[in-house]
Amino acid sequence: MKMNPASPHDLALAAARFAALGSEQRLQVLRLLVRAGPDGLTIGTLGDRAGITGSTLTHHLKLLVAAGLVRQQRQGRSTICAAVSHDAVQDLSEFLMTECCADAAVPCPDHPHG
Amino acid sequence: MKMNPASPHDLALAAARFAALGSEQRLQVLRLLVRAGPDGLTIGTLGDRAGITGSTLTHHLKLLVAAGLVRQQRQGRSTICAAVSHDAVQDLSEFLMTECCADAAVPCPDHPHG
DNA sequence: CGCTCATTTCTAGACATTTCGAAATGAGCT
DNA sequence: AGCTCATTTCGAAATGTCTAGAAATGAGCG
Repeated sequence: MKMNPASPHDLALAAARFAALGSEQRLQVLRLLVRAGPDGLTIGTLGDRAGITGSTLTHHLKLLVAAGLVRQQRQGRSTICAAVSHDAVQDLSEFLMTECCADAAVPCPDHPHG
Repeated sequence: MKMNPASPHDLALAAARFAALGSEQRLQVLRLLVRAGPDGLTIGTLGDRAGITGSTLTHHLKLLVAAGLVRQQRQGRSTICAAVSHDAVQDLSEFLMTECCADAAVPCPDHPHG
């Protein structure tokens, strides 16, 4: 049984997802995919635009896919990558904020959230 | 001249900020601080609750502070830590989404954002 | 099947992170 | 100053990440 990958309530999963975003190259790759929209890009194009060699790119994409931030799909000889969810990062934000001020003496003073 | 640390339009800075969140221990620390609210926690208490030794905690906190996610302030013999901004992560999300679908043939089809 | 293109796996060196104990520093207190 | 508590720095070992070249795999095509 697996949890919805878009809403990680598991510390390790959330950390893995943040870590996947915590590399300049992967962040650039993901941004290229976000820019490209739902049609995505082939790995080759992605590598050209980002200036990353094939094997390195494969390595990074594996992390992004495992983190649930990118989906892949073979189309002929190429593999097409696309950014997964447009709320993926916002969901991570929720993971941090859901219990905001739960331990505080005064509950949630001056910062609106909700 | 420096950019507002809550809104990184710089790839390296955004990646560093994500990376700061991409560790189970640091994420746990930050969540404890978010729970604690604006009053924050001393490093000692933080270490007790998270089960992390002093020197390790100092190391992680340095990263979180450098990323602009935690602020520190000495109070007597203790150092008090508090989560910085409640939009910090949302700002990171913006960094990713601002140019959403900019390169797409069809602009922004079925995913609302704004 | 043999050829070619696109991607992946393998391997490896370089570099960074993580973690912690021991020693050093800073801050209050008497 | 001397004492004590809280935090930081130092040193070091273990582990993990990053990067890429070379070889292997998969997919279409004639």
